[in-house]
Amino acid sequence: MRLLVVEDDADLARQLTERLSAEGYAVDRAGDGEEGQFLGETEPYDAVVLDLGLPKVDGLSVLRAWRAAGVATPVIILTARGTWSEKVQGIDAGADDYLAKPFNMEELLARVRALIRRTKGHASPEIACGPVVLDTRTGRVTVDGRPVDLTAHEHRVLSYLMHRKGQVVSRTELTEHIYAQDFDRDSNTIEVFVGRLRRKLGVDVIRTVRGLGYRMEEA
Amino acid sequence: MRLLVVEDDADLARQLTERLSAEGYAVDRAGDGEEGQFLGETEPYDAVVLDLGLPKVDGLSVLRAWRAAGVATPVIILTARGTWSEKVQGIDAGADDYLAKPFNMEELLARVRALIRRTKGHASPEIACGPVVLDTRTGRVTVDGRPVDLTAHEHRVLSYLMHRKGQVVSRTELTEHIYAQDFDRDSNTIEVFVGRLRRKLGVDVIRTVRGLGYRMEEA
DNA sequence: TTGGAACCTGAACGGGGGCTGAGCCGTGCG
DNA sequence: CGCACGGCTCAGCCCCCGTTCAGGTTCCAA
Repeated sequence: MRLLVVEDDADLARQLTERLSAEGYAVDRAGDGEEGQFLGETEPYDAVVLDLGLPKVDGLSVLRAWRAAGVATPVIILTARGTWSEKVQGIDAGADDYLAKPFNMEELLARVRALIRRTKGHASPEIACGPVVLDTRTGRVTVDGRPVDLTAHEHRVLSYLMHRKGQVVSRTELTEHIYAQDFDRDSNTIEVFVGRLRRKLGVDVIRTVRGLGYRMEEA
Repeated sequence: MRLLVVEDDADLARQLTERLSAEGYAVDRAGDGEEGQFLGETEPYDAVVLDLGLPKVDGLSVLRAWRAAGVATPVIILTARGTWSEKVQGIDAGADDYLAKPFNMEELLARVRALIRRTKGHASPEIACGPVVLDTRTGRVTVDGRPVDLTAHEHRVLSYLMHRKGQVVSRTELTEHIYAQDFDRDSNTIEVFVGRLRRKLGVDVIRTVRGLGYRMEEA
């Protein structure tokens, strides 16, 4: 999953990026509203963490601009403590969740997970494809209840496929959601990861749709 | 389904063509308004993605020319950010949808899908012909709920037939909508695909109308 | 009934998309 | 410093898929 963090406070931004990366997300960062708005309109993020107090263009304007432009990416806004009016405005402007600063990092992580899950259309925190089960809270993957060890990138690939199970996911789409901003287009890394996943999982749940991409089997 | 992309920015044009092809469309590209207008009037596209800022002839003129010439192909226009007047003029000129640049690729894909569905007269994202069901979002085909594996070209043929269910579709029409610009006319590939489809589907829903073409049964 | 046109189908083939094993490189850790 | 490991690249192989062709079957007109 690929995230955008729009935060001007360098310290907080670093903390967020590090922690979210450690959780296995591909994270892009924007330091002001202008950059944030541009990235949010251009790149296909799975969720955005948006601070409301920003240089150049403030967060609310960014959010409104996105929604006006039809960008439906789920957004969590960060507001200074106690500024209730901001929260309300944020929700009105199309935010999906909000968090008051200073916030608890674990809570943010939980909310991000839940948000991505909801917007991909999964009610439960566990996603299952046949015997393969992904627990979105712990990030743990099991096959028939038996845990499977995956590397960071293997996990990202599988996780994205499972969140979109039943649909064909093209190689380019996978690449875009798995790597942060700079990535190489001409390479077969995706195929390599899929190959390793298939071997590690030991079950035939990742179907290749020749010429189009990959699809996780529904049942 | 066959699409036309009219876009002068080489980078963006390549991105669009690649992605749309990966989604299973046959894509033609025009680099300026003149070429675009010609192709749009000549070839039978199922949808057009039209940039408004173009060399030689600008997008709005192209669109007006098409509509004046009776070309009813659905058109999505791409406008530079914030130029509201262009959007309004675009709609007035006969555009069916518009998107502000920079745009989100996933959103464009969704709009293209929806547009094609609407113009072929289907309200729901699922099209059914008896036991055969096509989900236009996932591209999945089922017979009596049982999924059927199709190759890319088989899928295109079936998809086009189903979008025009109940109507007779000639071999040449099929060929034109399934292949991009350069294709061979003298060949029996269509017959082969129809044959394979009939076998894979296992149901008699594709009727041949001797001398005219094929028809998907309504009920 | 017969001939021919339209259509179907099985087999074969050639190219290219996809898979994989091996090896390289950078990084983190003992 | 060296080792292990994860990420990435590359080359070669395999096999799927699109296409063609030949021969068979069905339909229609005369």
